[in-house]
Amino acid sequence: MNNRRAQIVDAATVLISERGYQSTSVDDVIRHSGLSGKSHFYHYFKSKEELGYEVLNRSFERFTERGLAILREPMIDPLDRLGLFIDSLVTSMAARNCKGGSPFGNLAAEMADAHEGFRAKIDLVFERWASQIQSLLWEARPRLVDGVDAARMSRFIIATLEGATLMSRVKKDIALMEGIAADLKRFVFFHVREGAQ
Amino acid sequence: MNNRRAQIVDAATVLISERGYQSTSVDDVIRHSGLSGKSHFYHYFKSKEELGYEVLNRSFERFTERGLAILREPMIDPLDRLGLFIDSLVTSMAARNCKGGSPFGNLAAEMADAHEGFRAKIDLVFERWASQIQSLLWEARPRLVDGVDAARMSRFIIATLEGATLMSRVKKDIALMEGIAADLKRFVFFHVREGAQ
DNA sequence: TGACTTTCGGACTGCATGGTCCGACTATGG
DNA sequence: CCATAGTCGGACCATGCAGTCCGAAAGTCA
Repeated sequence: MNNRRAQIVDAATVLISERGYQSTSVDDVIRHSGLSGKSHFYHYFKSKEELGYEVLNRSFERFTERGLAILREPMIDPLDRLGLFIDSLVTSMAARNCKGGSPFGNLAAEMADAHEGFRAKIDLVFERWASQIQSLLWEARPRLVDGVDAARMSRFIIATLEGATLMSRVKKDIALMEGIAADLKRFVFFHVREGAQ
Repeated sequence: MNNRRAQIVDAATVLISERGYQSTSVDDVIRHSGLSGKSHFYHYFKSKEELGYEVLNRSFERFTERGLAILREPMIDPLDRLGLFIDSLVTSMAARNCKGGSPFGNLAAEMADAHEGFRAKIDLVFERWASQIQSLLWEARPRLVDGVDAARMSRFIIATLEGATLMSRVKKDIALMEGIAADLKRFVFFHVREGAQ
C-alpha cells in the first residue's frame, strides 16, 4: 500500500474509532489526512465504503500482529499466553484512556443489521479471532478437564472481551475492564485439571 | 405520555435498533410514525437528541418490566432467576432473528466517545442493571462460596451478555448466543458452594 | 524533450439533514 | 359562539454529504 493511501486509512481509523463510521464524513477524513479535497480522496478510494473495509482490514491486521501474536508465542505456556493476551487488551484500552474501544465491536454494533458487506467481514474477523483462541485451547488440552468445548469457549472469551471493552468505554474507568478480565481468566482456570495448575 | 409522542418513540426505537442512531434520520421516524412532516415532529420533540434520550429511557423501562423483573420474582430461587433472566435475553434475541441486539450496547458503541449526554445516560443504565444483579447475588449469598465480589460479577455478567448479543447479531445464529449463555451460567455456578446445588 | 502516468486541486452536483416559521385545522371549555 | 390550546401541514433554511468532472502540476521514462 502506498503512503498516501495508508495515511488516509490511518486518519480514518482514528476518526471512525471515536465517532463511528456513519458520523465520520469523507471530509473529516480529508482534513485529518491533509488531502486537498474530495477528488484527491476519490483518487485513492472508490467510495467511503471501500475506505471502511480497508479500515476494518487494517485494524484486524494490526490486531493480529500485536494482539493475537501473543497467543502463538512458542516459549510460553498456552494458558499463560491467553492471560497475557487478555492483559494486553486491558493495557491497550488503558493507554487510550478508555476511548475508541474495539473497532470490530463498534462497527458491528453500528452496521451489522444495516449493511451486509460489513456484517460479513466482521463475522470473518470474529471467526479468525476465535480460531486463534481455539488453537491455543487445543494446545492446552492436556491441562484442561475433559469435555471442554474449545469452539464455544473461544466465543465466550471474545464476547466477554468485547462487552468489557464497551462497558469500560461507557464508564471511562479501566478498573471495570480489569475486573472483568480477571474474572474471565478465572473462568478459564475453572477448566484446568486439579493438580495441573 | 400521550399517544402521538409514544407512537413516535416506538417508531424511532425500531429504526434506531436496526440502523443505529446516526443513520436514523428524523425524516425516517416521521415516515414510520405516520406524521405529516418536520414541524409535526418538532411539535412533540425539541430535537433529535431529545428523541434519542426518550428512546433510551423507554427501552430501559421495558427492559426493567420484562427482563429485570425476572430477577426479583419472590417465589423462585435467586440463582434460578438469574438463569431465567439470561434465558429470556436469548429468547428475545431469537424472536428477533438476531436483529437489533441490545439498545444499550448499540448506542454505547456508537455514541460513547462522541456524545457525553448519551454516554452518561447509558452508564446509568448499566449501573442500574448491575445493581439489580448485585441484589440478586446478595440474596443468593448463603449458597455462594466466600469471597464472591457481587459488584464485579454483576458487571462480568452484563459484559458477557452484551458481547453475546453483539456477536450473535453478526453471526445471525442464535446458537452462538445460546452457547455463551450456557457458559455464563456455568461461570456463576462455579461459585456455588459444594453441597449447595 | 515529449509522451505518458500519477498525483493533486477546484468547482460542481443532487440530495439529505436537523431544524424554523407561520398558518390552517381541530378540540376544548366557558 | 368565541377564545384558547393543541395538532397538523407546507414551505423554507443553511449546511452537510458522497460523489463527479476536468484540468493543472509533478513524476517517470525512453
